[in-house]
Amino acid sequence: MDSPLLKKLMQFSDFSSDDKSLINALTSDRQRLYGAREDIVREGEHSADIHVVLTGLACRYKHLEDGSRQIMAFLVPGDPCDSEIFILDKMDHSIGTLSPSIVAAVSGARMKQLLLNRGSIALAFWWNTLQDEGVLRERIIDEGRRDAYGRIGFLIYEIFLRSRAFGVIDGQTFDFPVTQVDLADATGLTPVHVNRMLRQFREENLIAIDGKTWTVLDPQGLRKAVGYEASYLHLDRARREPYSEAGRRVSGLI
Amino acid sequence: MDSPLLKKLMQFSDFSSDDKSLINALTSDRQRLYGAREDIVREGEHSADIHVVLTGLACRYKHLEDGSRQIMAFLVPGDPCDSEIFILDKMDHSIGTLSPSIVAAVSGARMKQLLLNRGSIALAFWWNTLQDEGVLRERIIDEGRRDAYGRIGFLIYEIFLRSRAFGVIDGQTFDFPVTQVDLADATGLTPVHVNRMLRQFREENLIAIDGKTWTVLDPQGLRKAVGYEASYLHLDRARREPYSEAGRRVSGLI
DNA sequence: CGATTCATTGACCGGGATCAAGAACCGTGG
DNA sequence: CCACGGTTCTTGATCCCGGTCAATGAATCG
Repeated sequence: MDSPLLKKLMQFSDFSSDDKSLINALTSDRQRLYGAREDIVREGEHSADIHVVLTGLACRYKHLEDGSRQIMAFLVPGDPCDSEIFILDKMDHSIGTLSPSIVAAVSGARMKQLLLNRGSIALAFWWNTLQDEGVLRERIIDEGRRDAYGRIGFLIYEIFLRSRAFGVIDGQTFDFPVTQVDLADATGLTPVHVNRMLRQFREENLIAIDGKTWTVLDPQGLRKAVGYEASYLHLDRARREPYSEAGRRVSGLI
Repeated sequence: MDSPLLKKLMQFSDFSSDDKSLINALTSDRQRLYGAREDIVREGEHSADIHVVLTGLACRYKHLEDGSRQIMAFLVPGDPCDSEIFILDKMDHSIGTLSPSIVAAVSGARMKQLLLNRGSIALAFWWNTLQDEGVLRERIIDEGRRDAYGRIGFLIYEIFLRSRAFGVIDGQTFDFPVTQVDLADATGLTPVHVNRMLRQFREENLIAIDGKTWTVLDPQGLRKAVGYEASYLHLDRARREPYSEAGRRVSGLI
């Protein structure tokens, strides 16, 4: 049975069965169940381990001096959390769960040894990070250039696609265990305004929310409404494409 | 003579002299001089090469459907531009110069072959990307939680630090060949408001601008004014100190 | 020198923040 | 089962930061 980590990395490379076993072995022991809203790694800490989310939903976040919080990324099964330990003495942000999650710890030393000897796997980890970078860049565009309606809708649509990619639930319904405060922290808006935008999406019959269960009633409509550009996810580009979402592009000059 | 790329990667690893030669060789031929405001890679293109900035200043940017532009990152000497070619059919954003720059092209196939055989080098490239990610995360915080004054000041201070790290000019004066429109595109503000903020910084005697030459008159004051938190740069953390003339440290971030 | 880009400043407007107050929804213990 | 205290959600009223529109210099360039 392929681990979520292997599934993720297989987006990028064909692995030998040797490689596959090695990757699977990484997260096979030292698994731990975290509750909802528990920290996996905290800012300022240094851990000798890298953590990998196997089930559930987690996020990267940071508390600022003024008490506000910024969520910088959501982490889904297969995502390594804190590869930064290789280059940093201390984490410059925290990782916390949003829902109960199983997380594996991998010794940094072991990982490093593996990557030094297996260029193929090192390459896959690099490429995975490159993909993450794409998501971060899209978030920058999101915050820099979209209005509140677009930002919220964009976020919903992205989570919808990623959830579907993991087959979390079928069809248009998926689990998204966040509060409106979390959404505000992720989009740079206030909770009050998040609420207003959600109401609008509901009134437009684009989405429905029941507790932590969300439904995208009209995927195409939502996509249009927020001008979603899926190409950056490259779900249709990865060698083995788990799910496809046709991308459009625009090009231009400076 | 170490290439900018090698200098950058040496932040992360000790290399054998073999490795060093291999890295230096990557960017030693196929160098090309670009003028100011020229595209190195354009969104939608697929190139078989990876480009590495050797001198000058470049940026990642993207045009949106509505015609606006977002600058997502600045690229300084030693930065690989488009490693994404390994995982994407087409670039999802463009890379363009801001000042005249020398850029080297590296065959993707050659690079891949090298990384497969040299885990140590593959690891360094991965870590370099991890560092870039940290910078992107900081930008997300910037856009999500800071006001216009803080954003502009933050950007100036960051460029100031990085320029000093590269020893571009001495003391508090450095070259920053951007227009106010560029700054607006990088911060998600309008050019008009950028201008107002710059005026404010000038009136507070924190900075002076003469053409493309900027001076931070009061580094501590600027830092205080914008609540700069340098820790994410980890200038004091990087394993080694490649630019180790006293007091100077590292490298290309943003 | 026109012509084009870039910087600057003023007047006005609007999206989203802020403040405030209920309402609905918990998990907990009696 | 209900009573409760604490989150979370919801909605209205008001304010202000930064966007928009517009006009004028200033600098750069064929």
